[in-house]
Amino acid sequence: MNKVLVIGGPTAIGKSDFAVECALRFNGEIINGDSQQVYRELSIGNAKISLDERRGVPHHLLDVVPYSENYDVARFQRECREAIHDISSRGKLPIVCGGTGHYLKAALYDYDFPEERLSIDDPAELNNDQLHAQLMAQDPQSASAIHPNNRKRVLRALAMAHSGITKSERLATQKGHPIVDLKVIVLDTERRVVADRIAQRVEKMIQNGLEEEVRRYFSDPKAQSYHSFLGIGYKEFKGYLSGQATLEEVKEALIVHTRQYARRQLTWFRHQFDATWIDIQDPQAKSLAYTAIENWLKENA
RNA sequence: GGGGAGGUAGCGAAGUGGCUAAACGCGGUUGACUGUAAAUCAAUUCUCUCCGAGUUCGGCGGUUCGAAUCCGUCCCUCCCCA
Repeated sequence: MNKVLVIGGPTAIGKSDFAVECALRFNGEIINGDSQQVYRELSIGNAKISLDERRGVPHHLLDVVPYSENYDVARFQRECREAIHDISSRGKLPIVCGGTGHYLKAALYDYDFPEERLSIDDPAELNNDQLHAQLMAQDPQSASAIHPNNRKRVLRALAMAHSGITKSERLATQKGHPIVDLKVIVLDTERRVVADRIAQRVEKMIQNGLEEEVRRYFSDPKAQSYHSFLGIGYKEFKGYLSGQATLEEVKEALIVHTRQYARRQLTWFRHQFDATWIDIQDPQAKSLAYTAIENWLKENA
């Protein structure tokens, strides 16, 4: 099995820099594991690592599609696995760096999506409970695992049921195991410190010209339907662009949303991965991480 | 100095005698997560170890079987006129 190192953790914790250091130290290449950083034109709001900061380390899956194109997990799964193959075959260590838990899990575990993209029209005449009742009739197992109010999920499970293989049938064929020799390092620290870092980063984004970046690509209301506009850093400008909010309000929203996102990321890493947690405030943080990685690299080497 | 408005949980804001530990929103916390995932959704949020109990609605005092809601008084904030 290919060895794959994952650097995870909440936004603004310093994943990108640390991944570069790991790449330099362990002869690796980096694969972006962040759902929004795949969009080419959008850099400031997504806190993309600069060319200088990459220090010559190759970065994959960064800037792979134009912001007008909608990327998704299944595609990430495919491309990430290809990149892992490619890097490993050249004798280097693939390092996936990013905070999108769902993307990481889909690529690194035995997730198996349907061949074709399934979709279903949202029947506006049905309310959440009625829709959920439909799913209960077709795939009771999935229905009981999805809250009726989570209409998106209910619809998706219904689409799968209509395709012939229900969601629960599909999940039953998967073991939920990693398909690579995985090592997950999660960077974290006290909540307050993370919050401070986030506030500082938002400040910096504004200084670096976030507003211009947003105006340039999303002034046209049509562009606001792109998935890339869903990212924190962009969607908050909606009211501002239409003159209904001040820049100060946008900034506040940016900070709050990012903080909330960081919390959800932590929940994901806590429960979905078996990881080695490193407190970045620990003076020995780096050496602890390096030791953990070295030991893992020696296993089955 | 005169006139007016108001002080409710971390914040905003309902409530104007019992059904109120107090709607709702925000924020916080916890969690779910298999093709929008930086998305979507759920639970929880005065204190105490569950039932249950104990303290809350600017302070103090009073009326009442019962008060965030009525009365008195004091403190504070805002607006208008001087």
